[in-house]
Amino acid sequence: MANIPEKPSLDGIEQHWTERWEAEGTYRFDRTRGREDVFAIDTPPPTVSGSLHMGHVFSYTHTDTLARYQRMRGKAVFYPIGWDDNGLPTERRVQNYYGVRCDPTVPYDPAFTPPFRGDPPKNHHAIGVSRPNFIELCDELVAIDEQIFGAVLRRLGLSYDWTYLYSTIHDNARRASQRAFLRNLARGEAYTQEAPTLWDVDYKTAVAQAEMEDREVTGAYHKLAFHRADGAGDLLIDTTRPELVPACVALVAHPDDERYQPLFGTTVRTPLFEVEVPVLAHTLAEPDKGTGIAMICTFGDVTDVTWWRELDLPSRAVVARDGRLVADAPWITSADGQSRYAELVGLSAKQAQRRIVELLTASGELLGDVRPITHPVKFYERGDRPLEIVSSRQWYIRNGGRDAAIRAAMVARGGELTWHPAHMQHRYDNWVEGLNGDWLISRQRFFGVPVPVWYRLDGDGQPDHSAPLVPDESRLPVDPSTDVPTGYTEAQRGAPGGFAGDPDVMDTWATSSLTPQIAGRWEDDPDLFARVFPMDVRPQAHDIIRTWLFATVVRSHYEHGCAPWRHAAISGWILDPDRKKMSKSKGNVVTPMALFEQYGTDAVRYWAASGRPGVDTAFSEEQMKVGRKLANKLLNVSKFVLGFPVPAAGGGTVSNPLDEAMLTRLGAVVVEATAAFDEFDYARALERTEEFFWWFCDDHVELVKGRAYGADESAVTALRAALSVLHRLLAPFLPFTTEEVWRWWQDGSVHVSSWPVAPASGGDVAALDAVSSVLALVRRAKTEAKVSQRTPVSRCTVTAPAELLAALVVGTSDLRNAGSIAELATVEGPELTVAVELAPAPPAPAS
RNA sequence: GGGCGCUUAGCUCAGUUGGUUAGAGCACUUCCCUUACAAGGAAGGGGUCGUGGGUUCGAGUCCCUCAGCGCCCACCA
Repeated sequence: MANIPEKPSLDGIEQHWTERWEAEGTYRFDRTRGREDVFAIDTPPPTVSGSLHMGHVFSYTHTDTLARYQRMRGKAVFYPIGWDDNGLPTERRVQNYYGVRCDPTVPYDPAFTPPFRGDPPKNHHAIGVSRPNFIELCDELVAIDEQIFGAVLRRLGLSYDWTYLYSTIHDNARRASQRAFLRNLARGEAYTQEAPTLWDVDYKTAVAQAEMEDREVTGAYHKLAFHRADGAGDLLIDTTRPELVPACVALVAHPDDERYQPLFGTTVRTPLFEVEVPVLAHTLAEPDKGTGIAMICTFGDVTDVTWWRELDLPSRAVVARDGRLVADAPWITSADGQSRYAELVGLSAKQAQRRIVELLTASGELLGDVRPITHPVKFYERGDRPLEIVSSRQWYIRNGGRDAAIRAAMVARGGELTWHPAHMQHRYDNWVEGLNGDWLISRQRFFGVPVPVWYRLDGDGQPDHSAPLVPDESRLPVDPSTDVPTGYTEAQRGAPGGFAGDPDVMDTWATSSLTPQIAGRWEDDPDLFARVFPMDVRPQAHDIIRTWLFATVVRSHYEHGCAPWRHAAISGWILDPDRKKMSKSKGNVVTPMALFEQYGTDAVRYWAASGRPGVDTAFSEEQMKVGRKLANKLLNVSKFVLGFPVPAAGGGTVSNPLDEAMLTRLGAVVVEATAAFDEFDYARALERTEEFFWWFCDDHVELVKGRAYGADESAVTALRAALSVLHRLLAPFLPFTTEEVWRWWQDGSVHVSSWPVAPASGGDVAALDAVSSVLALVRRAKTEAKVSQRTPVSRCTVTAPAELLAALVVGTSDLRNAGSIAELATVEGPELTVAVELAPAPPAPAS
């Protein structure tokens, strides 16, 4: 049986067991099992254009411990992994890697080879390639990146079933994404609309509310004079965006503001451009901000959009999609106004501001000094310049941002989930209740899932957006830029009376919001889907509750009428040892692979699993060293216990009260660890197990060693029973080490063994405690005497209350063995003390 | 402005319905080559549990106040 190495080692166990698990199909999902026997996990697909960092290691380990626990509980664990290789991050990486950019006007070149593969020189000017060529490069590069990612995830010991690997850009994901969209469209949940949209002028794409973030930037207040139409003087307004004066459509003050009440309904002329605009009242205007009266422009910020909509104002957009001022502002009618505007045409917003300030200064309409301030401004989270608001046609999915009933339904769906930790639900509620618009899903980009519709063109070649042409689901996925709607021919593309494909792709969240459907092969494999959906858990980080989690709830709500999972397990972030979020720019990022090699995977997993659910956790190599110690200890104690002859075929009997008590104590640990895992609290399960494990090694094994050497049946049987339980309790955390030691004496993988049940209770826990206390005092006496623990004790006198002395009786011989005590005497007394007479030590060396 | 979380030893953190003298690991100090393990072991010092109140026989734990730190959301003229 036992095949125990002379000198057990952790070296190389990762590769060895990874290969064995792969060969043996240890983590293969058993798809014959019914939904009630399945534990399904909606794993976050990593963005392959980035790199795997310690944050992935951290949260992926958490999920893996849960998966391993559930597998040992007898569940068929559906634990697929996918790649999020779709969208803007991939485009950007391809541009940088190959030195190309996508130019849809360039024709496809089947023989194209990129100028570089990795690291183009800094002065290289990106060459334009066709959209199909660009997408081929995307496919090529993600395949390379995915190889590297796969190697890291396997090395981390994640128990995925790789046969269910998915990718958000491949056909099945595109099909699912387009199908879900078309069903949203058919039910009226998706719609297209021309509307003011948050816009990134560098990426030249619309951006969703969820992808927007505030940044503190410098700006300045400018006090401008608007001229009353009745000639009775000027109205002063403060603005940080004077370049938008040509886009001004009204002034607005609070209806209760007595300073401006007489002016409501009158008009003023704008500075420089002499456009007549009304003075209006709206409750969003704040009397104590600036001069209490604001200029409404189309569009300076989201409040402008509200005013524009609610006050039914005209649209006078001056900022174009490239962030520059448009060529024509026909609403400016005065000759002076026109000539001034002509100076601004083509300038960026920043340049225009500089010029307009000069013009205002010259005209005397800029009053007082420009007052610099810093203020929060909205940016696309990946962008470098402030977002503009431009009017454009986009696709939306209703998410409650414009409808209280839908919003309430989404909040209720969130409430159906069990959140771990519970307080993370507040973030969800907070976000959903604060939505101020529907979910914008279209993007003016290339590498993504196309919006799967076409538009009829009228006799003038103008598209009819009110009734899109949609493909039959059996045709999916489609690319409207190359596929033709049913009933049309390619020759009719772009021709009057013909059709035009929707030019946009869907945002990456519009596809990744369907990970349960994609991973579960919704509609492509209905049998599988029925066994895994709704899933048991979505593990993810807290920063994407508002995006990924919420979007997934929205899609599931509409398509399936239920929440997509039962639990949301939210992990924290990794902070560097200074408690700041780890970031590349600070140069404090360590690569996972280097740590696996230095400490061993199980040690790194131990650090990760020590981080409690949802709690931001410091990166700590010290913790990894502790994990390494734990793994080493497990090897050694296993070798020690298994080194004793097996007491009896079919198992011996545990009869000693101390042995029974140890198992009783272990039973309590099993109960606690099990309860903790059922609550998704892997960290507590580990902590309790570990605490017992060290006690077991340091105290119990030391105590019963003597009997074990003497082949005492009870001692060895109990040690082996405890070892079996410990191997399994630790298996979710230290999958490699536990597998290594388990296979020394058991058939098959520990990872498909059954989760331990509490050993039968019994024994004499009081005796075990009493013996432990006395042994600790004997050890202390030896330490204080500065002698080896092995030093013989000629006589040991234990003074203690009668009760304690009575408890000690069953452990007397173990105690004498463990303490090397020749003679043990007991005396009744008020409290526990131990007097030790050491056998004469050999003379110490002179130094 | 609204919300959430945190504050316990030098550091990182446990402390579940209130209940002996508040725990662990790391770090620090001392000792020990001892035949499972020196990549080890035995032991030690170190805390008025953020502030101020309250409830209670009893509060790290429950209630209120305040402060500091972190995060989410809103505001952005």
